[in-house]
Amino acid sequence: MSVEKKSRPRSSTKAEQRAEMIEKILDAAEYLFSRHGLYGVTLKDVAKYVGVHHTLINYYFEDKKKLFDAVFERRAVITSERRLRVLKEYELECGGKPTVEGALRAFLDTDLDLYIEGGDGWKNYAALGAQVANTPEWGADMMDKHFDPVVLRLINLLKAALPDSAEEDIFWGYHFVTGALMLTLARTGRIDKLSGGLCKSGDFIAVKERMATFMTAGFLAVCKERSAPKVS
Amino acid sequence: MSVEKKSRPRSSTKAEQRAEMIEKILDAAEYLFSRHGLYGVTLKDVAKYVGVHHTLINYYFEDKKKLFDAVFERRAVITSERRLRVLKEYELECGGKPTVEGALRAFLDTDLDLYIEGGDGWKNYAALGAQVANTPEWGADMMDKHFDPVVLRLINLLKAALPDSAEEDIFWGYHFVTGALMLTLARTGRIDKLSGGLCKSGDFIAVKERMATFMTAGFLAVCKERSAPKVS
DNA sequence: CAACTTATTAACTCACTAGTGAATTAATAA
DNA sequence: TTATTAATTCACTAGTGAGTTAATAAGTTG
Repeated sequence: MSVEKKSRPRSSTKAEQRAEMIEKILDAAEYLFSRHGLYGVTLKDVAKYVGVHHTLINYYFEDKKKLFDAVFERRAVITSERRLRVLKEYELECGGKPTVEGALRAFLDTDLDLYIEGGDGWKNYAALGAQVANTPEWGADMMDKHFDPVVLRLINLLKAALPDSAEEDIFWGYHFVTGALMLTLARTGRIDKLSGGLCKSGDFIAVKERMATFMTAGFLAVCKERSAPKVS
Repeated sequence: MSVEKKSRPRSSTKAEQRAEMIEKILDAAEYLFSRHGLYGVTLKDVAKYVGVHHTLINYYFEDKKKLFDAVFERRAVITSERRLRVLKEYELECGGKPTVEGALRAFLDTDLDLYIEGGDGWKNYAALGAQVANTPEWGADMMDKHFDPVVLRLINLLKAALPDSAEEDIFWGYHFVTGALMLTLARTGRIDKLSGGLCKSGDFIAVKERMATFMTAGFLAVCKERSAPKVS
């Protein structure tokens, strides 16, 4: 019986339990919100999914919106910092001469890898992000808040890679990129049916294989055409 | 006082009133749903917006989901048929030799024109469509139901324009196109802030000027790279 | 104008939601 | 072991949501 009780308690201390429960709630909420949206999920739904009483959600999270924010923030900071780091590395690496493809790969592939390797939690978060990105009211603000630094860094690289192009073209190009990325992350299953099963919604590897190439060509075409417009 | 009462009552017969009210309700619902989503809007919200008692919504529309479907369907059939017609015209016109850009313009520009010229109602519908497209549960089904014919027609044109390419590349390319289009239609305001006001979310003309060019180049790049992979 | 039909509202039901505060149980520390 | 604190549930409250049914108003038709 002369076990623990000393300074450091063994496993499953209260603090640990707390942390675990919070994670469980966040996971459940992440899953449900990603499928039904903020208003399509009740606190009871979340509690039921975790297997606890619904008031426990209020105990850990002030209110519903705070829970939603916490869900989003948990992984947003991770992917944001990760991409920021990779973009910075690329900036150094390219010695002041970035390419469109290099910049896009640092941005896109880094993110896609996370969803490819990260398991279900990350996939659910991705789908949630896709919803938020397409939500006019508060969605854009959430995106701004968490992703502006990364995105502006990418934009600057693209500007450097395309020095003669109009800024608008860069911004619109980026807009197309996010749109395509967000629909990918949403994994709606539409492409599955459309292609008769040939393509799978959740196949981020297939997307990674094509997306940077596709988008790079798009940028180059728009910037070329518009800096030296073609004759009709 | 010897007014009307004759066979044909002047304006505003009951049937007309009915039709007008239904339109008013649909417009209000369209606006609200496009901003807050299906679950973010109550029938009371809609009724209040129109200025009628909330049970009137139940009178005209069986239930909330039916109202939502009616809102979506109203314009979906119009844009769907319109694009189908233009794609068919292009098919004839190109004499069996479609180009990627030609096909994409028939698809994209035709749609964008509608939102450019169609007024607020069409813009709201567009934003609603963007939300639906990114909604996993029932969203993809709604898209399938209304847009499969048009989309498959576009896909066939693209296949004909890129006869040596893998089908998957075409489908993923189309996927990128819709993603970009949907985020455009969502008009979240994000690009406005990001670009410091240089670009405007609702500026579909700017999108139209760039999108087909951008996407065409993307298709060509992916299909070229992958039918004859580059040496690294 | 009387009978009928349609549009609209009022009153109400039933299910459910978020959130509170007290009670209970389990863990931890003195 | 006892007092304290944290985790969890219970019992409620106040409010909202969708939808039903009945009543009323307005319009239409024979």
